[in-house]
Amino acid sequence: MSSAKRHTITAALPYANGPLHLGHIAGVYVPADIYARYRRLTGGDVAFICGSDEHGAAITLRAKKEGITPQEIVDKYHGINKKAFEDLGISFDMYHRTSDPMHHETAQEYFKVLDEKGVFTKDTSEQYYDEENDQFLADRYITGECPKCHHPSAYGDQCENCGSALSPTELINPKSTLSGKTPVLRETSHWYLPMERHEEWLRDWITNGKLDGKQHHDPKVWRKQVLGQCMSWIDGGLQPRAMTRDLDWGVKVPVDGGEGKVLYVWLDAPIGYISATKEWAKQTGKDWEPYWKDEDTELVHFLAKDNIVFHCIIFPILLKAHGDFILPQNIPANEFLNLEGDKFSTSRNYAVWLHDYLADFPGQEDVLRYVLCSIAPESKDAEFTWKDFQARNNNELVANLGNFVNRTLVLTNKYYDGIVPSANEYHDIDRSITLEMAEIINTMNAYLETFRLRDAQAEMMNLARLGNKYLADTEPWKLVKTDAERVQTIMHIANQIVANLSLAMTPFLPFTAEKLSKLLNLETELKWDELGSLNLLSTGHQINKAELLFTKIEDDIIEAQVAKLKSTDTSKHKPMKDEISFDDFTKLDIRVATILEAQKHENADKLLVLKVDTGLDVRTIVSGIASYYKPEDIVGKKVSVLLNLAPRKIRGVESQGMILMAENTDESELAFVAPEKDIENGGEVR
RNA sequence: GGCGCGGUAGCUCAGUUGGUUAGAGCGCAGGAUUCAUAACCCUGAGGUCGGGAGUUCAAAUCUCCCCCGCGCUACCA
Repeated sequence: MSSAKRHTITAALPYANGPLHLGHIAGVYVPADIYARYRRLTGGDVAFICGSDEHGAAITLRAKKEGITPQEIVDKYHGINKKAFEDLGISFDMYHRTSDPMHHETAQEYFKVLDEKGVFTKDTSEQYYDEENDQFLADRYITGECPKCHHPSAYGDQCENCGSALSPTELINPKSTLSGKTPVLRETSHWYLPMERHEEWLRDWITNGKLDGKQHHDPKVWRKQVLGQCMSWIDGGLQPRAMTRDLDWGVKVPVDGGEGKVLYVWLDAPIGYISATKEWAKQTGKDWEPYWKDEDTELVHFLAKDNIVFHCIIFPILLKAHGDFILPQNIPANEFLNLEGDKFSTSRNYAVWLHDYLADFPGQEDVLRYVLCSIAPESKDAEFTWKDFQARNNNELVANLGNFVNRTLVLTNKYYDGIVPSANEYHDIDRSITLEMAEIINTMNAYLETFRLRDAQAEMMNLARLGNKYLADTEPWKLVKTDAERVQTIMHIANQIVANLSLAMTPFLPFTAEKLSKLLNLETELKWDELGSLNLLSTGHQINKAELLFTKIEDDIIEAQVAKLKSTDTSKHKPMKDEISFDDFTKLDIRVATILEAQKHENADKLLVLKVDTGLDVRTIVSGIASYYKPEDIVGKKVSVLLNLAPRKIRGVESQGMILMAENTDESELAFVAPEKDIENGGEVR
């Protein structure tokens, strides 16, 4: 059992640029919630902290494209995600947000302290700057020709064609993806965190669990992938990392020379944990400081593997460099969850979204919690399938746990009108049940203490199995005819197991635990240390009529979900282009026209040179359709033409517009887009 | 390319410092049973532990090579 006086438990701040899918939930939020609930049940003083990460270039770029403010984007997703978490029973004490002024103050204050202590170095370098958008460009927002393979559209950090790692200044003919213009090099200076100065203590802290010569934590409990990745970084040589950025959306750099700069998101976001704690303390009249500064506090960060180094190396450096703060006891990072044989993909819309699940499966929040905990990717990537979801619900929750509770409650009502009978003489089997229950509970507790939540939940299920076996072995429905006294004892014990189950399931299945608690007519909340007791329900206690805790999920429901996943998957097709305004649309002048003449382009195999009657005029259009149509076959065809496209010379022939064509994704077919009835030339398409 | 993590029964996963017949849950087969949401309970079949080589009396576990999946690669957030 942890000796910590209080527990500060954080879950990675979701980026407020989109909704949450099951991968996020299984990897971070369900495990964190189980742990937080467990700590509260054991009497721990818990601050369970999370919030929206609302800064960063991706949000500003998206806002620019959609023509709305960054604040509007983050407001939208902060609202959606906050509600989805609540509905799933994720019991955050505070779900804050980094756009809150209080966070800005906290982060700035933190930065100032580090700056005054000389934690940072300042360095000047030349970076690409987009003059039209008036901003420096992150690597990803610069494209150009790859200096190695000469692929025309390599990114500033990498060429996706040949895989070479690049720096933006290596690109030939660099272009800003924001404006399309050529960016210019400008000098800019930034604050850097010289991580190499911290290598020695970090190594000791991570490999030996020692801090300032004292034992801080047990490194054996840390997950392999966490230790492995940290050591990979440290052994690779730590280097200075910029802690500021040239952006206008974020926490402003609060010191001289910081104009036009904001804090790097990975400085900004973890401090979000601290500001969220402050906000929570303010609202509840507590003092936030012990939760971050007292050595009796156990600090734990829940996150997924993509965040490991930031929480295990960079943030600890920042915490230690500040001087007042404690370091995390553990960072139980999870691997990733896959979906039906493929990766979750937000851009492809290949995902099961949490808010969709909650809408499609009302009242079945715990089913999702159970399944996601069962398959939580604690040590390796895991996979969610709808069929597995159905099987776990039907075979485990319904058939095992729900069934045991139901048969016990039904029998108790049938034999004793719902009054818990007395325990008479105990037989050997009764005593061994008590022992087995104690063993299951011990094992479960050991798992919970070491963040093996999947195994812990399995032990909870073993309690239900034990109950089923007990009933099968003792057969009270037979004995009731011959030995009423013995049946009283059996049913007394069966009810105690149900009561234990209702307590043991609380961290995992909070909604069901509450429902069961009502069925058992429990007025006071049970305490975790009462687990294993055969006196949770006293003799003579009145319980309620049985109600089903879980219901079967039929095949058609599952098939519908799988179909939905496939139909919304856009992987086969290109993703939708960025939204445009109606004004943008009306700029296009598309008309019905007739092809008058067609001939092969003299200097190009794939091109036809067409003369078309647009109603307004007869013009020449060059079209890349020669591999699909012979010139003689298309004369006289009605087509749609984009009239007001800027004229362009194509292999020496000026094309004055564009013929609209429809095409299969795999380019197997090409067809003219033409009016279904005979419309006169010059008729508008809109 | 470099580094890290993983590749164990049909499925999802456990396997402590190398040590007797490699485990669990689910699925499957057979049996038993009827209090229970045709659920529960018992029994059983199923694996040359990604492939190859090596160290050892002994390897899923250590070493080397190869294949596959995922992540990180430091100004993507």
